[in-house]
Amino acid sequence: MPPTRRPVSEAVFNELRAEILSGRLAAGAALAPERTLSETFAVNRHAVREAVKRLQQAGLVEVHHGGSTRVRDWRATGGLDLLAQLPLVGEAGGGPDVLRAVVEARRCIGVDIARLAALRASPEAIAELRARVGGGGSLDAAAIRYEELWRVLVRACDNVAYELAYNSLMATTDAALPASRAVFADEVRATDAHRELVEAVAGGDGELAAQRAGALLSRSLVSVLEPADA
Amino acid sequence: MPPTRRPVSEAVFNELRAEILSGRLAAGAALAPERTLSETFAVNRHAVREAVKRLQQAGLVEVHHGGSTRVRDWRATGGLDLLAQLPLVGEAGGGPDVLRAVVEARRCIGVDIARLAALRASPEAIAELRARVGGGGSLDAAAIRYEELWRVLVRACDNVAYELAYNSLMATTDAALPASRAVFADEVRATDAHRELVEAVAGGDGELAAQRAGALLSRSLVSVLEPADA
DNA sequence: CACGCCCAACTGGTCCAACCAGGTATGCTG
DNA sequence: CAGCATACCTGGTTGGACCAGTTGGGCGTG
Repeated sequence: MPPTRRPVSEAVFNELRAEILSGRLAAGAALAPERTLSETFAVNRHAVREAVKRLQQAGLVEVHHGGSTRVRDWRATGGLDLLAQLPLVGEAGGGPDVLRAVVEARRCIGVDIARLAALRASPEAIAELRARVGGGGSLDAAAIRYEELWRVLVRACDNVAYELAYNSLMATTDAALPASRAVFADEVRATDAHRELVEAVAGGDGELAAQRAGALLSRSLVSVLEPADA
Repeated sequence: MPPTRRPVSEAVFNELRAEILSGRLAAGAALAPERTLSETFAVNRHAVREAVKRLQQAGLVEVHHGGSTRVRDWRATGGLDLLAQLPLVGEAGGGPDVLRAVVEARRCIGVDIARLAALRASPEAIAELRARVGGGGSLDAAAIRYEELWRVLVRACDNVAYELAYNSLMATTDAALPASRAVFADEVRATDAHRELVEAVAGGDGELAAQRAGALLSRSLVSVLEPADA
């Protein structure tokens, strides 16, 4: 079974993205002309253009009709979606720092999500939350249920920014597997803490929910700061 | 002076994006085939493909070779970058709720940014912060200086997730101009509060910095919750 | 009649070749 | 030397052809 043919334009995209995110193509530098790139990668110019369109959409380059395509300073202009692509570049900017950043940010907005959810959650949402605490199963099964729990919380707090930010952060941890699995294991297994959080939300006590969410999410923060031994 | 020719693929992209974000193209629905789209929009199929590539990169659609291109549930899978594009669709999902969500999220991560910056800021960063407090000038000039101040704070706290999230949030407020200008006016003008925040960061007192940042950022939260009169 | 396989007709992916349109640098002209 | 016309480089768009997976219906077999 052939290992799934990858689109040519995707290969070009990945290559150029790695060049930019790793810093080999510095901010402000000009990308090679499309015709040159198509020659370099031995692909058609359309494939190059599709790759460049994706780079443009990702905020990594800016294209000027007539002029050259230039690399943007992604740390100053890139959106949170970039985060998921950083673990893929081993060198500068990537690596464990990304995972720490994600856990730190997740804890911060998670606390506020819990607080808002306590104030805004509907009875239906609370029922859905209760259905997702506890229960046995493997670590992976628990992780899936736990992630669903947070997704319900995020929707309950009725803030589209948190909802999308949560998606971006989760996409990043998914991209950083299996390292992220180990980091979150302790948090995922803390079933009692899940239940207490949900009950605080159900009780409508925002501060208590925030406090309990903070304690829960801090578990992963601890484990990402002190690298686990083998 | 002709109003700046917009690329054809961008027009197609905007059209399809609006269809999806507004819900007229529901999640799970199939996009029309590329050949049909190119006929509908009266453009070449390559232009359609470039537009679809951007939709794909934005997480709005998933493409299957041989099968049809389908609309994704952007609330469940889209990244924070989408936020900046929501104000553009007037109907469902867009509008003032987006601005409220941004201000809410900004306050949340802003507090943590201030706290971390107090713990991690270098002397050089503190000097840069002090250079960006106070001073006269127009509201716009003050807004620019104030935004730079936050950018320095974000960099100081050494968290790439916060840095990119901040970019996404700012891109959203920029897209929502001029409504966002009115919302942030009070916060921008609070020069004394800026100075106090910076001094708390300079003093390395994380909790004090967090408290002051919370007070400062809450100003905009208040003004977005009670719509200003004309 | 029921089941299963195969092929035809879709879908997206890639290529070639040419030309349009905006920007820049060259170099000629005054 | 200053200023402008132009050739050439850049990305933007088009047309058409063909490759490569998917799907579903029709045909043959049991």
